[in-house]
Amino acid sequence: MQSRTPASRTGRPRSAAADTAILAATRAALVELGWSKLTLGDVATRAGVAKTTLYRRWAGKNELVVDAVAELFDELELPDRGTLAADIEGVVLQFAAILARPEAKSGLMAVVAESVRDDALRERIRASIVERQKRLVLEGRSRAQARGELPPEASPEEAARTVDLIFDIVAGAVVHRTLVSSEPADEEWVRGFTRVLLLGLAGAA
Amino acid sequence: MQSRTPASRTGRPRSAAADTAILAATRAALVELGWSKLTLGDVATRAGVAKTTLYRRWAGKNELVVDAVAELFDELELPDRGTLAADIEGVVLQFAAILARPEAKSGLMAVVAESVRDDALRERIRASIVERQKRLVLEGRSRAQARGELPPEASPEEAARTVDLIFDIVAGAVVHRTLVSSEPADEEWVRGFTRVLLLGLAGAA
Amino acid sequence: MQSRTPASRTGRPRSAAADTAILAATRAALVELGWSKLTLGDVATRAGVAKTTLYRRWAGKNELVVDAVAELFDELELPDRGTLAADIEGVVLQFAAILARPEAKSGLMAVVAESVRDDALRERIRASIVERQKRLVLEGRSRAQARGELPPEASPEEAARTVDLIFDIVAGAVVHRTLVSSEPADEEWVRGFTRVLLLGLAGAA
Amino acid sequence: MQSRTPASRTGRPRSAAADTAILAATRAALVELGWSKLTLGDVATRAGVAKTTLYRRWAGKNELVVDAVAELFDELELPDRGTLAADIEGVVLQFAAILARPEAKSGLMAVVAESVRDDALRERIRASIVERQKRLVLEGRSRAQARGELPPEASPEEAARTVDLIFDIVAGAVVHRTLVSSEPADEEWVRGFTRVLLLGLAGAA
DNA sequence: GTCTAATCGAGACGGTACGTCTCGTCTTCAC
DNA sequence: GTGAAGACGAGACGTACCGTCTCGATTAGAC
Repeated sequence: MQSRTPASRTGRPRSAAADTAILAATRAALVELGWSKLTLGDVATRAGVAKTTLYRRWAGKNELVVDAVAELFDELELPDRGTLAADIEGVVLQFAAILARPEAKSGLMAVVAESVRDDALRERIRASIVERQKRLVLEGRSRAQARGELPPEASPEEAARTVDLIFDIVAGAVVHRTLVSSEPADEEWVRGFTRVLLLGLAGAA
Repeated sequence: MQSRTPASRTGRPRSAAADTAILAATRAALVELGWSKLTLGDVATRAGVAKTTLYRRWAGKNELVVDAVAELFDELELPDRGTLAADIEGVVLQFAAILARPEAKSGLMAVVAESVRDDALRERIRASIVERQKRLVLEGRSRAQARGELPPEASPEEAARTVDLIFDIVAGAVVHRTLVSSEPADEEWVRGFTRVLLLGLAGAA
Repeated sequence: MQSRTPASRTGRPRSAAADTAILAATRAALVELGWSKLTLGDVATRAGVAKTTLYRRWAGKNELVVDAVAELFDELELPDRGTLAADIEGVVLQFAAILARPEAKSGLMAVVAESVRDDALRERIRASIVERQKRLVLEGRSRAQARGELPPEASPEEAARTVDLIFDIVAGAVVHRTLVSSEPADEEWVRGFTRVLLLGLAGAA
Repeated sequence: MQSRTPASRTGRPRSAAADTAILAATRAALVELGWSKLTLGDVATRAGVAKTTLYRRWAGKNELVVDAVAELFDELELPDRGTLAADIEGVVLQFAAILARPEAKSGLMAVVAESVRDDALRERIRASIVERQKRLVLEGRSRAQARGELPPEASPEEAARTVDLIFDIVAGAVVHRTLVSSEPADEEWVRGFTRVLLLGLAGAA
């Protein structure tokens, strides 16, 4: 996760339980306090761990929260519902459900905001959250192509570009709906969104 | 903006120049330091103003930054380029250009993150940024309907719902592209995005 | 004491009460905890003052304790008891009484130890404790000379040298008796010490 | 020294070299860093030893430093120079020379200060430093009595009292001169001090 | 031309969290 | 069983900002 188990062979090994406890405590603190009032000292106390232990493993609040939040998204999956529209609706609803949880809401936008001025942090977010979930788009497209709902892509470059675009549209829309508009991304909204995504503004009307 | 000029009639009036200087100093500090390292003491110093003066006018960092960032979006406009696609491309490019500026990048996501746990702040953001710019969607749709590119909406409720949806999709996609994917929302990307928005995934391929 | 009231005319003035409370709290903490367990955070709490207030006025633990202890010695005086021997016994007993107080015991040797590697601290100790109390030696000698118990000194340099020597002998002996030998410098001991000081080893026997 | 070689017969024996290395490292650290910045972790590193090893042999910083410093004073001796005055001058100069070394300066006063609130430490200091060096006073007096410079003492109690008094005066004066007045206890000063000690204030003038 | 009251600058105030340091203990592996 | 290595819980360090407060010194409108 954060340590690459570098070289040390000797000495007391790091407690694996501490990592788990710290990440859980971080999520609990996000729920109770939100990002800006979350303090590492408090997280350490909640986890039953000394501050030093925490700092030995994470560089700071940002890195810790990225790891704590990233775990939330690993439960996403793409169940086969038979049509592209249904597949999209299903995964978007799952994504919306995760984003509706206060620990995700509180933490995610905050670390994205911090990442504006911190390249390493941005890369960490990208690697542990964004790229990790693009698998869903790839799989959905494969299925749709197998069903004949989407044509095969012209070239690998074009394919990659389209995956990125779709991810930006889907993730962006759900995040904006949830956090900025502050309205629930419920079934009705997801249906409307999916119609526009598949058919376009004109076709959806 | 922030003061409702409550009741006082007598006494020394507040300096109007101070407001301007403070907002400008806030943007400058956002550019140099980013959200998390921006301090109100530093903003006050930059603006040549005492901390007291600043706190007399804004409740805190969040409110100040919302006001400082909101001004950036007022320069958006919807030039008539003849077709819906061209109109959309034009305004999305403008939006992307603003979001590319460091003071917007740094500040916007941060206040959105803060707003998760602060209703008043969320309302302030909605009123002074989101709702204010929905005019662009409304105007674009009117023009498209006048040109016959879009059908008239079925009902006022449906119309409002669609405006919100489009705004979430457009703003969300540009923000995600810019801040999370950290890639430029340049002309090529905007063209691809507009095609999907108008024609849908299938139609765009 | 610690601030030379430099130049500032504007701004909120420093609370004079805080100084008093902090020095008193320092002595109380010395009594309860001793030097090595005394923490500035605790002193601040005892004084009902923020840590920042304390650090704004003193550079650290050493300087604070010097000031807190120095005040103890200001109550020393040289009552006229009629003979040089009686005068010496009187002032030595007073000095011993102060040194017997735990706040003096705990603090004094510790700051002297620190001063070994800190020129500014050594100078502060010298100015606010040592030189300040040499007045007692000077006055005692004047009286003894007026009474004819001591001859007038040969030269000013010789006079200064003798004052320093006497101070080293008197202060050193009392400190060593009290802190190192850890025996009380009571009347009997003071009588013996004074006899040696006045008559020498041979004469005293 | 610190271990009473309790009972263990089996297992790997403790390295004797480690003790020597640790005490030497302690003195080196005292010279470089002084008492307050000396850390046991650093001493262990300097000695090429693990912290565990150090804590197995000494209870803490205080005890370690006492042992490290005590060794310095074992080189004191009382050469027979023919007269009491010359003998005193000789040993006082030796004592001053040791006290002038930074490891003694830094460490001695600090442990004395700590001993104010730590009976075991005070006893350790007394046993390994103070009482050990009183032999010098005893021997000096014997010689002086043999030469007829000092009368035989009236009683054993009186004798012990006088030895303690002289030790407090001599050690106290040299320490005060060196550490508090921060002036060298050089030959000239020692001559003046010895004259007062032998003849008294009046006789010395 | 005062009077009056809210403003302004400056900066000290009580707090809180920071990230670092050292403490003395504990846990592992190697000898 | 000792030794080096190093993680551990604990807690103080000195700093930085927070948002409030107390100052004396402007300012402008009301009288």
